[in-house]
Amino acid sequence: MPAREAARKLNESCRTWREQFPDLTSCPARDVMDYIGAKWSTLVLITLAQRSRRFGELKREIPEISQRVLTQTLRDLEQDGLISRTVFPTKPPSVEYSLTKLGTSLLIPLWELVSWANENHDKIRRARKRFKAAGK
Amino acid sequence: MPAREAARKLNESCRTWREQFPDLTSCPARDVMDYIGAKWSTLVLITLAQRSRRFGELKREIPEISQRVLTQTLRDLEQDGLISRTVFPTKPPSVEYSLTKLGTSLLIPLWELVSWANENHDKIRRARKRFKAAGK
DNA sequence: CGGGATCCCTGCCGATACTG
DNA sequence: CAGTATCGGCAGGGATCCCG
Repeated sequence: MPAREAARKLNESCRTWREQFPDLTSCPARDVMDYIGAKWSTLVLITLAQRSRRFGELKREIPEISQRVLTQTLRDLEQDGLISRTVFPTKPPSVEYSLTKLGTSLLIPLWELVSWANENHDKIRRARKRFKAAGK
Repeated sequence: MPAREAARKLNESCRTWREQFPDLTSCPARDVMDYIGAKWSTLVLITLAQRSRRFGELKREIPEISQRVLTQTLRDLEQDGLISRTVFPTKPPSVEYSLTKLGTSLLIPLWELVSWANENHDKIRRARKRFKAAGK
Protein backbone atom coordinates (compact mmCIF):
# COMPACT_ATOMS: atom_id res chain seq x y z
CA MET A 1 0.00 0.00 0.00
CA PRO A 2 1.33 3.43 -0.86
CA ALA A 3 1.89 5.80 2.01
CA ARG A 4 -0.64 8.19 0.55
CA GLU A 5 -3.42 5.67 0.84
CA ALA A 6 -2.39 4.75 4.36
CA ALA A 7 -2.59 8.42 5.24
CA ARG A 8 -6.06 8.75 3.81
CA LYS A 9 -7.35 5.68 5.59
CA LEU A 10 -5.85 6.77 8.86
CA ASN A 11 -7.52 10.12 8.54
CA GLU A 12 -10.85 8.54 7.87
CA SER A 13 -10.50 6.23 10.85
CA CYS A 14 -9.40 9.09 13.01
CA ARG A 15 -12.46 11.12 12.15
CA THR A 16 -14.66 8.14 12.94
CA TRP A 17 -13.02 7.70 16.34
CA ARG A 18 -13.65 11.31 17.15
CA GLU A 19 -17.36 10.86 16.63
CA GLN A 20 -17.60 7.42 18.12
CA PHE A 21 -15.32 7.94 21.10
CA PRO A 22 -15.53 11.52 22.29
CA ASP A 23 -13.44 10.30 25.17
CA LEU A 24 -10.27 9.42 23.34
CA THR A 25 -9.15 7.00 26.01
CA SER A 26 -11.85 4.55 24.99
CA CYS A 27 -10.63 4.48 21.41
CA PRO A 28 -9.75 0.95 20.25
CA ALA A 29 -6.41 1.99 18.87
CA ARG A 30 -5.40 3.33 22.27
CA ASP A 31 -5.77 -0.07 23.82
CA VAL A 32 -3.45 -1.65 21.34
CA MET A 33 -0.96 1.19 21.48
CA ASP A 34 -0.79 0.55 25.16
CA TYR A 35 0.54 -2.96 24.68
CA ILE A 36 3.03 -1.81 22.14
CA GLY A 37 4.11 1.03 24.29
CA ALA A 38 4.28 -0.96 27.49
CA LYS A 39 7.92 -1.60 28.02
CA TRP A 40 7.91 -5.38 28.04
CA SER A 41 4.70 -6.65 26.47
CA THR A 42 6.04 -7.01 22.97
CA LEU A 43 9.15 -8.80 24.12
CA VAL A 44 7.03 -11.27 26.06
CA LEU A 45 4.79 -11.81 23.06
CA ILE A 46 7.77 -12.42 20.83
CA THR A 47 9.32 -14.80 23.30
CA LEU A 48 6.10 -16.76 23.41
CA ALA A 49 5.81 -16.65 19.65
CA GLN A 50 7.25 -20.05 18.89
CA ARG A 51 6.49 -22.09 21.94
CA SER A 52 4.83 -21.68 25.28
CA ARG A 53 6.93 -21.14 28.35
CA ARG A 54 6.76 -21.38 32.06
CA PHE A 55 7.18 -18.41 34.31
CA GLY A 56 10.75 -19.22 35.23
CA GLU A 57 11.72 -19.76 31.63
CA LEU A 58 10.40 -16.37 30.67
CA LYS A 59 12.24 -14.77 33.54
CA ARG A 60 15.46 -16.41 32.45
CA GLU A 61 15.03 -15.44 28.82
CA ILE A 62 14.31 -11.83 29.71
CA PRO A 63 16.55 -11.26 32.71
CA GLU A 64 16.22 -7.49 32.48
CA ILE A 65 12.61 -7.57 33.57
CA SER A 66 11.83 -7.69 37.25
CA GLN A 67 9.65 -10.45 38.62
CA ARG A 68 6.92 -8.08 39.64
CA VAL A 69 6.69 -6.44 36.26
CA LEU A 70 6.76 -9.78 34.46
CA THR A 71 3.81 -10.89 36.55
CA GLN A 72 1.95 -7.71 35.77
CA THR A 73 2.71 -7.88 32.10
CA LEU A 74 1.47 -11.44 31.92
CA ARG A 75 -1.70 -10.53 33.78
CA ASP A 76 -2.40 -7.65 31.43
CA LEU A 77 -1.89 -9.76 28.34
CA GLU A 78 -3.98 -12.54 29.78
CA GLN A 79 -6.76 -10.14 30.67
CA ASP A 80 -7.07 -9.01 27.09
CA GLY A 81 -6.98 -12.52 25.73
CA LEU A 82 -3.61 -12.33 24.03
CA ILE A 83 -2.05 -15.10 26.07
CA SER A 84 -3.47 -17.97 28.07
CA ARG A 85 -2.35 -19.18 31.47
CA THR A 86 -2.54 -22.83 32.40
CA VAL A 87 -1.81 -24.12 35.87
CA PHE A 88 -0.61 -27.70 36.22
CA PRO A 89 -1.38 -29.10 39.66
CA THR A 90 2.05 -30.59 40.07
CA LYS A 91 4.06 -30.18 43.20
CA PRO A 92 5.32 -27.54 43.27
CA PRO A 93 2.81 -26.09 40.84
CA SER A 94 3.96 -25.09 37.39
CA VAL A 95 2.29 -22.49 35.20
CA GLU A 96 2.49 -22.35 31.47
CA TYR A 97 1.90 -19.31 29.32
CA SER A 98 1.17 -19.47 25.62
CA LEU A 99 -0.08 -17.22 22.86
CA THR A 100 -3.74 -17.40 22.00
CA LYS A 101 -4.98 -17.15 18.45
CA LEU A 102 -5.66 -13.48 19.05
CA GLY A 103 -2.18 -12.92 20.40
CA THR A 104 -0.66 -14.72 17.46
CA SER A 105 -2.56 -12.57 15.01
CA LEU A 106 -1.08 -9.47 16.59
CA LEU A 107 2.35 -10.68 15.55
CA ILE A 108 1.66 -9.78 11.95
CA PRO A 109 1.21 -6.02 12.32
CA LEU A 110 3.86 -6.12 15.00
CA TRP A 111 6.29 -7.60 12.58
CA GLU A 112 5.55 -4.88 10.04
CA LEU A 113 6.39 -2.31 12.65
CA VAL A 114 9.61 -4.00 13.66
CA SER A 115 10.63 -4.27 10.03
CA TRP A 116 10.09 -0.59 9.58
CA ALA A 117 12.20 0.06 12.65
CA ASN A 118 15.07 -2.01 11.36
CA GLU A 119 14.96 -0.51 7.91
CA ASN A 120 14.84 3.07 9.08
CA HIS A 121 16.90 3.08 12.22
CA ASP A 122 19.91 4.50 10.45
CA LYS A 123 17.92 7.44 9.17
CA ILE A 124 16.55 8.07 12.61
CA ARG A 125 19.98 7.98 14.18
CA ARG A 126 21.35 10.34 11.57
CA ALA A 127 18.43 12.71 12.07
CA ARG A 128 19.14 12.76 15.78
CA LYS A 129 22.77 13.63 15.24
CA ARG A 130 21.86 16.43 12.85
CA PHE A 131 19.39 17.74 15.36
CA LYS A 132 21.95 17.82 18.09
CA ALA A 133 24.56 19.30 15.81
CA ALA A 134 22.16 22.11 15.01
CA GLY A 135 22.34 22.93 18.68
CA LYS A 136 18.89 21.89 19.66
CA MET B 1 1.72 -13.26 5.65
CA PRO B 2 0.60 -16.06 7.91
CA ALA B 3 0.98 -15.54 11.60
CA ARG B 4 3.33 -18.46 11.82
CA GLU B 5 5.83 -16.85 9.53
CA ALA B 6 5.57 -13.55 11.36
CA ALA B 7 6.35 -15.42 14.56
CA ARG B 8 9.41 -17.04 13.05
CA LYS B 9 10.76 -13.79 11.65
CA LEU B 10 10.18 -12.00 14.91
CA ASN B 11 12.08 -14.67 16.74
CA GLU B 12 14.99 -14.43 14.39
CA SER B 13 15.10 -10.67 14.70
CA CYS B 14 14.85 -10.90 18.43
CA ARG B 15 17.82 -13.22 18.65
CA THR B 16 19.81 -10.86 16.47
CA TRP B 17 18.98 -7.92 18.71
CA ARG B 18 20.15 -9.83 21.70
CA GLU B 19 23.57 -10.27 20.18
CA GLN B 20 23.78 -6.88 18.58
CA PHE B 21 22.35 -4.82 21.39
CA PRO B 22 23.18 -6.39 24.72
CA ASP B 23 21.70 -3.24 26.19
CA LEU B 24 18.11 -3.66 25.14
CA THR B 25 17.39 0.04 25.35
CA SER B 26 19.48 0.67 22.25
CA CYS B 27 17.46 -1.79 20.20
CA PRO B 28 15.99 -0.17 17.07
CA ALA B 29 12.54 -1.53 17.73
CA ARG B 30 12.51 0.15 21.14
CA ASP B 31 12.87 3.55 19.56
CA VAL B 32 9.88 3.02 17.36
CA MET B 33 7.80 1.47 20.13
CA ASP B 34 8.44 4.62 22.07
CA TYR B 35 6.68 6.76 19.50
CA ILE B 36 3.80 4.38 19.30
CA GLY B 37 3.55 4.17 23.03
CA ALA B 38 3.93 7.89 23.63
CA LYS B 39 0.48 9.11 24.35
CA TRP B 40 0.12 11.66 21.59
CA SER B 41 2.71 11.02 18.90
CA THR B 42 0.55 8.86 16.70
CA LEU B 43 -2.37 11.24 16.86
CA VAL B 44 -0.10 14.09 15.82
CA LEU B 45 1.31 12.02 12.97
CA ILE B 46 -2.15 11.12 11.78
CA THR B 47 -3.31 14.70 11.99
CA LEU B 48 -0.37 15.77 9.88
CA ALA B 49 -0.96 12.91 7.48
CA GLN B 50 -2.87 14.79 4.83
CA ARG B 51 -1.64 18.32 5.13
CA SER B 52 0.81 20.30 7.18
CA ARG B 53 -0.46 22.39 10.04
CA ARG B 54 0.57 25.26 12.18
CA PHE B 55 0.99 24.94 15.90
CA GLY B 56 -2.32 26.56 16.71
CA GLU B 57 -4.17 24.38 14.24
CA LEU B 58 -2.78 21.25 15.83
CA LYS B 59 -3.74 22.50 19.25
CA ARG B 60 -7.27 23.12 18.07
CA GLU B 61 -7.60 19.76 16.35
CA ILE B 62 -6.33 17.91 19.41
CA PRO B 63 -7.74 19.96 22.25
CA GLU B 64 -7.09 17.24 24.81
CA ILE B 65 -3.34 17.71 24.60
CA SER B 66 -1.75 20.43 26.65
CA GLN B 67 0.42 23.04 25.03
CA ARG B 68 3.51 21.89 26.81
CA VAL B 69 3.10 18.28 25.78
CA LEU B 70 2.27 19.21 22.21
CA THR B 71 5.50 21.17 22.05
CA GLN B 72 7.46 18.26 23.46
CA THR B 73 5.84 15.75 21.17
CA LEU B 74 6.63 17.87 18.14
CA ARG B 75 10.22 18.29 19.26
CA ASP B 76 10.65 14.55 19.69
CA LEU B 77 9.21 13.77 16.30
CA GLU B 78 11.30 16.49 14.71
CA GLN B 79 14.43 15.21 16.40
CA ASP B 80 14.00 11.80 14.84
CA GLY B 81 13.25 13.20 11.43
CA LEU B 82 9.61 12.18 11.26
CA ILE B 83 8.29 15.70 10.90
CA SER B 84 9.85 18.95 9.76
CA ARG B 85 9.45 22.36 11.29
CA THR B 86 9.47 25.50 9.19
CA VAL B 87 9.47 28.97 10.66
CA PHE B 88 8.04 31.78 8.56
CA PRO B 89 9.41 35.15 9.59
CA THR B 90 6.05 36.81 9.49
CA LYS B 91 4.79 39.03 12.22
CA PRO B 92 3.82 37.47 14.48
CA PRO B 93 5.91 34.46 13.49
CA SER B 94 4.16 31.34 12.26
CA VAL B 95 5.52 27.83 12.35
CA GLU B 96 4.46 25.03 10.10
CA TYR B 97 4.81 21.33 10.80
CA SER B 98 4.63 18.66 8.14
CA LEU B 99 5.43 15.00 7.74
CA THR B 100 8.74 14.11 6.20
CA LYS B 101 9.13 11.23 3.82
CA LEU B 102 10.31 9.12 6.72
CA GLY B 103 7.32 10.09 8.82
CA THR B 104 4.97 9.32 5.97
CA SER B 105 6.45 5.88 5.53
CA LEU B 106 5.70 5.09 9.15
CA LEU B 107 2.02 5.53 8.40
CA ILE B 108 1.92 2.22 6.57
CA PRO B 109 2.83 -0.11 9.45
CA LEU B 110 0.91 2.19 11.74
CA TRP B 111 -2.19 1.68 9.65
CA GLU B 112 -1.76 -2.09 9.85
CA LEU B 113 -1.70 -1.85 13.59
CA VAL B 114 -4.75 0.38 13.77
CA SER B 115 -6.62 -1.98 11.47
CA TRP B 116 -5.81 -4.86 13.74
CA ALA B 117 -7.06 -2.83 16.69
CA ASN B 118 -10.37 -2.08 15.02
CA GLU B 119 -10.90 -5.63 13.87
CA ASN B 120 -10.14 -7.21 17.22
CA HIS B 121 -11.38 -4.72 19.71
CA ASP B 122 -14.56 -6.66 20.32
CA LYS B 123 -12.62 -9.78 21.17
CA ILE B 124 -10.45 -7.84 23.54
CA ARG B 125 -13.41 -6.26 25.27
CA ARG B 126 -15.09 -9.62 25.63
CA ALA B 127 -11.92 -11.18 26.99
CA ARG B 128 -11.71 -8.42 29.59
CA LYS B 129 -15.25 -9.03 30.70
CA ARG B 130 -14.67 -12.74 31.00
CA PHE B 131 -11.54 -12.08 33.00
CA LYS B 132 -13.39 -9.85 35.41
CA ALA B 133 -16.27 -12.27 35.63
CA ALA B 134 -13.84 -15.00 36.63
CA GLY B 135 -13.12 -12.86 39.63
CA LYS B 136 -9.66 -11.72 38.73
C1' DC C 1 8.19 -22.51 41.83
C1' DG C 2 5.29 -18.86 40.94
C1' DG C 3 3.89 -15.39 42.55
C1' DG C 4 1.67 -11.52 46.35
C1' DA C 5 2.60 -7.32 49.33
C1' DT C 6 5.11 -3.37 50.34
C1' DC C 7 8.09 0.63 49.73
C1' DC C 8 10.09 3.95 46.83
C1' DC C 9 11.46 6.79 43.12
C1' DT C 10 11.83 8.62 38.56
C1' DG C 11 9.80 10.74 34.72
C1' DC C 12 5.56 11.55 32.20
C1' DC C 13 2.01 14.48 31.96
C1' DG C 14 -0.90 18.41 33.05
C1' DA C 15 -2.26 23.28 34.72
C1' DT C 16 -0.93 27.78 35.11
C1' DA C 17 1.62 31.84 34.26
C1' DC C 18 4.70 34.44 31.53
C1' DT C 19 7.53 36.13 26.97
C1' DG C 20 9.52 37.55 22.13
C1' DC D 1 1.21 33.21 17.70
C1' DA D 2 4.16 29.99 19.34
C1' DG D 3 6.27 29.00 22.44
C1' DT D 4 9.32 28.83 27.56
C1' DA D 5 9.30 28.36 32.84
C1' DT D 6 7.86 26.41 36.98
C1' DC D 7 5.37 23.53 40.04
C1' DG D 8 3.21 19.41 41.27
C1' DG D 9 0.48 14.74 40.97
C1' DC D 10 0.58 10.35 39.98
C1' DA D 11 1.45 5.91 37.74
C1' DG D 12 4.94 2.72 35.71
C1' DG D 13 8.56 0.43 36.92
C1' DG D 14 12.01 -1.54 40.16
C1' DA D 15 14.05 -3.79 44.70
C1' DT D 16 13.15 -6.47 48.41
C1' DC D 17 10.83 -9.47 51.42
C1' DC D 18 7.41 -12.93 52.19
C1' DC D 19 4.07 -16.94 51.23
C1' DG D 20 1.56 -21.57 49.83
